[in-house]
Amino acid sequence: MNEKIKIGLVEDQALFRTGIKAILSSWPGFEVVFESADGYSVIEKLKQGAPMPDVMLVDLSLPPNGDIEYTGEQLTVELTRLYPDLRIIILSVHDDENFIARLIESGAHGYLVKDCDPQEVHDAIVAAHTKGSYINERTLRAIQKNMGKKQKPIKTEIEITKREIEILQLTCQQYTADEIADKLFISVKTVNGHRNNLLQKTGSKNVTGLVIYAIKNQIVNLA
Amino acid sequence: MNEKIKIGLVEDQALFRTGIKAILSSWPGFEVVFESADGYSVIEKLKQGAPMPDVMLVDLSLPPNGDIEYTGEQLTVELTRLYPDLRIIILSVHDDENFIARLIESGAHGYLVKDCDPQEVHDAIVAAHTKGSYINERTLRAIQKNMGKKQKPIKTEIEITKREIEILQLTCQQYTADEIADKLFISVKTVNGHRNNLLQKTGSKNVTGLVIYAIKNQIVNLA
DNA sequence: CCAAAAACAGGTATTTATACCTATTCACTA
DNA sequence: TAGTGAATAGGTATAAATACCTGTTTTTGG
Repeated sequence: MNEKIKIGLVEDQALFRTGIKAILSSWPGFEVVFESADGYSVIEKLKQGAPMPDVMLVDLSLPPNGDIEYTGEQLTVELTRLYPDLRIIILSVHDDENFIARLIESGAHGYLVKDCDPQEVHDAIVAAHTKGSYINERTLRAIQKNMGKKQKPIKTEIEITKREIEILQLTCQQYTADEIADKLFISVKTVNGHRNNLLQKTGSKNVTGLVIYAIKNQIVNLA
Repeated sequence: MNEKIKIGLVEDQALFRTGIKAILSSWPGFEVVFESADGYSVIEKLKQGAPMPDVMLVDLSLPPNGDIEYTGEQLTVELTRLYPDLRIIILSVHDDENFIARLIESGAHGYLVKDCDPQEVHDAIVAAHTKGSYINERTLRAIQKNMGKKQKPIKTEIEITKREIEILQLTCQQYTADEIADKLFISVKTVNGHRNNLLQKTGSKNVTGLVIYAIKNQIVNLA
């Protein structure tokens, strides 16, 4: 009577993916029916009739497929929109509260750090499948703190806009404000405006801080 | 007649460690006899009579144990010194040639990037155990380039000095050249001199490039 | 539709960073 | 011991970034 829980894996590192798969397969009641190495191809494969999992484990640090950048966050948003029944559990190396809260807000049904116990993965998958979500203490705290922030009119949260992310990414590619202005067909003044906002929002002193922030928050890829 | 190859795992992420272990255990002829989550405890455990593996898989991004920082590189140096018969295979997310060459020079018998095929891990362990080392094409290229550099009197190689690393680390902490000069009790001119050398050596255009370089080459910690 | 936020653009001024030089001292080593 | 590289320090420029302002247009959400 107990059907197996169908699991999907989205993880770029083949070794880690195989490892997780081996762990999952060693448990009864679990079945890996879907695998992908990048975010973009996930949607493609599912549209083309790939088996639909019950629970999708998504690695956050996804590499771009060709020119198309597709982060774990974008994938989460897209998946929840297209397949509301699909449960999504995020796997990430990041333990930042704002980061966790952001992903949950994007629609994820659970958030696990990559150095967690394998048993927790088991529990998370079962909980996500049967109860709809798996919120551990860490995640709960992150959500609560962030909820609190949203309720207050005080602007303590950092929310970075799309354009700011663009400028940040180009900045990390060693482009000067002038070059970025040329690339985006906007004025240098505007670029500097965005940069100043970024310095404020991230609490950085200079570009150095911006680069560190961008890497920590996976706004840029180190690859 | 075929004894199992005894394998040691040094990897901080429990999930990844379990995954690797599951993969290794699924192959006949392999046996995981040693596990550790950080570099410092490896030496401790071995000294206290933990089973000595034939091949040790070492993750490069090891976390500090308490106050003691122990990188994969340091561990490699120490292990080869204490146990010359032990074969060491590095597991890393970094694909930088200088980085690879540095580790091989430190005594590693093989270097694998974390997104490699599981089969390659298999081959690497076997090769390291039977032939003493596993040098794939990527590693070979890295070594050759670096050897070539060392032989030529031409200054194409990047070798960063201690002082430059200091300046680089402080730069990554958002200190300006002035502040660094104060901290190190040297002239701003000197700091700028070091920075200019760093820009040249790393092929960077500005501090942004330096920060990225520092993170990629683990000269600074993101934690 | 209205209000807020985001993106845009400008000015002025100062601080930092970078480019390109030279030159000295010190430690190591071939 | 002669030579090398590292670390030190200086000068002179220019380029770039940062700090503060002001404002308009466009987009977005309630």
